[in-house]
Amino acid sequence: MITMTEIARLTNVSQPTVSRVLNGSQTVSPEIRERVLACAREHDYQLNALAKGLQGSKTHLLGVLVTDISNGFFASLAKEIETAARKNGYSIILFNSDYNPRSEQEYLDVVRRYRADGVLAVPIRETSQEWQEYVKKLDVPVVTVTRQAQGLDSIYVDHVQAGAMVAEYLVERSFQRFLFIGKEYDGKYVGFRRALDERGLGDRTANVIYQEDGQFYRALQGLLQAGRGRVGIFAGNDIYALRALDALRTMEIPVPAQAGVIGFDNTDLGRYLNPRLSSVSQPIARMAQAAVARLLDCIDRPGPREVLNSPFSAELVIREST
Amino acid sequence: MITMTEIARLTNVSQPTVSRVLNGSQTVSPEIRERVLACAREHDYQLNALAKGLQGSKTHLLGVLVTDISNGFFASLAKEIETAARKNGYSIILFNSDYNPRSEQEYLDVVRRYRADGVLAVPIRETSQEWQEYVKKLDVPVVTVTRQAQGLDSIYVDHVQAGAMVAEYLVERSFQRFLFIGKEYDGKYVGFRRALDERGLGDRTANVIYQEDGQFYRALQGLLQAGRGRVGIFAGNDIYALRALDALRTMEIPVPAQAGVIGFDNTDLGRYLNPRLSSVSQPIARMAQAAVARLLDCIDRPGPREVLNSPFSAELVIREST
DNA sequence: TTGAAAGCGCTAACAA
DNA sequence: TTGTTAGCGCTTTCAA
Repeated sequence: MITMTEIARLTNVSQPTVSRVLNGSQTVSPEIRERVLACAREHDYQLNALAKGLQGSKTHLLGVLVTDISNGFFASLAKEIETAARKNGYSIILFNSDYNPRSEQEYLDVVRRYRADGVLAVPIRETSQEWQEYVKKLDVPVVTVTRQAQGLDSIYVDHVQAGAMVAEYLVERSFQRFLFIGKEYDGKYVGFRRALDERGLGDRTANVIYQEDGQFYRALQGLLQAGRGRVGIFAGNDIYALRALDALRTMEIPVPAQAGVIGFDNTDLGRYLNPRLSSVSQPIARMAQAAVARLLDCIDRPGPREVLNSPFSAELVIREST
Repeated sequence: MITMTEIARLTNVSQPTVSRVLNGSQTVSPEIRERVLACAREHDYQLNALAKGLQGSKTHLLGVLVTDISNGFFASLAKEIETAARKNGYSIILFNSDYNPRSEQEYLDVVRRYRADGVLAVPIRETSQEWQEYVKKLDVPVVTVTRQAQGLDSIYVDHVQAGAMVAEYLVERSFQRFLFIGKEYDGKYVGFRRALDERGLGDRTANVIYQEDGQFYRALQGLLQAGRGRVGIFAGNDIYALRALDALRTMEIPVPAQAGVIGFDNTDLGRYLNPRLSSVSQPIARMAQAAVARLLDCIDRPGPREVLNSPFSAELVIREST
């Protein structure tokens, strides 16, 4: 691939002059500019981003870390981030942690190796000590997306609040027993549980960590046998919701008559399911844009600033499943 | 961030010696090795990949270009590629073309700028002149994934053959009229159509390009009114299939009694749909691994070789929707 | 076994 | 307006 030095030789100017032309400096005579540009075009010149980055200026690389890109929600998030970044001349290095903290840490090292200008991350456990430490060690700005990490720039939907909102809604719709599918430490469960407790419904609430179908069946069955009344199931994400719906069908429990299901993320598929899935919608595009904007601002104008804590509001999208 | 030169200063050795130690050279005395390694650990040294790449050796960066990462199939593909690449010490620069050829070309320029060692791509139109040309201009190896590009390394499922397989299956299941959802030039349609033509069923076959729901409803309605007999719908991907299923439900057409739907890609969601979706399964993980292996081989041992044309076989996964 | 020197392609300071 | 020089952090000769 042709270099500036080579172009300089071909056009009889110095290499820095070529640099000036190619970077749009106005202090170059028109004739030289034309000559250099013509030569660059002719040989299909492409800047060597490594050399530019090495030189100390920005690399125009952003690290993007998600837990699982094969989850439609994160795939959409990554897409929106990539689009927003590209608009600003940045490219994306992508990484999947697969919910494995070791992988997560390894990736932050990769980010450092390539001297990425910043990182957008969905941490595995945003509240953990490790995450905070890794981020501190990184000497580039990091914005946490879709999660709230104490003391770090975070752009997210308040999961605790969303969980409470779902609880309220389910109670209103006269569901009488409650099941959350997901991890205990999930903010959604915390808020869900708390709201139910406040209504004296805590003893009618359970949670189950979805690992395999059989286990979920058993948990659901247990709950059903433990008493009577419509069961409201709050799934930690739409994928769990889809599986819950399937389990209910298998068990021949009518939805939403006897059991209702509400998902989280409001991914595209929910609109087309049978029954159509109620879900909690997060403003993916807006969050992605805000995250990229914040990150680029930190990159462009370094220096201390207040920690950004930017909760977006979630929205209940009610369809047929509740 | 600490550099080799800095470590050299701190440990009283020359910078190249630090390089030797950090690269595991055996020609360094144990004491120096220890001293250097200790210092590197202490200061949390990370190689500057830009400097290394600039120096002429490999960048250990792979470009990955997909049409739409928010499609579950490509998300899974990207995930498998990323995993395989990381196992070999490579990182991924990700790009979405969004089916826009301009974006596609722009990305190949980004790949050149960062001096990526190779590219894995799902081209928009693998048969187009432009794609062939862009790839030729790139001076790094490119492997086309999930599509067959003439004259370029390709790892794919034979769409024409898969389409024919679907046609055969639908005929066997006594569907009598046929609809393909997707682009006319799609290999799947070509094979589907041809197989149907060969059976004298061509005049009972139609295709529709899914743009919006209303249009699909009309097309389906048109086909239904045009005659009688069960309609077999072959959707170009599982997302279209999901929508087709939804449309049929809206129109109160029983599935699979009066109309059947078979998707493509066999994404995770199909297993849980109501009715469970029949679909054509592509071996994503195996294709991703083969593609990465081929690409790394081309990178590690440059030089002319025969074009790789590696079709994987698709598999019919039959569930309730047909 | 170690060090000195050169150079990858670029930007930035300074000089002319 | 243009050129000269230096240097980013590394690998790769070549010499000692």
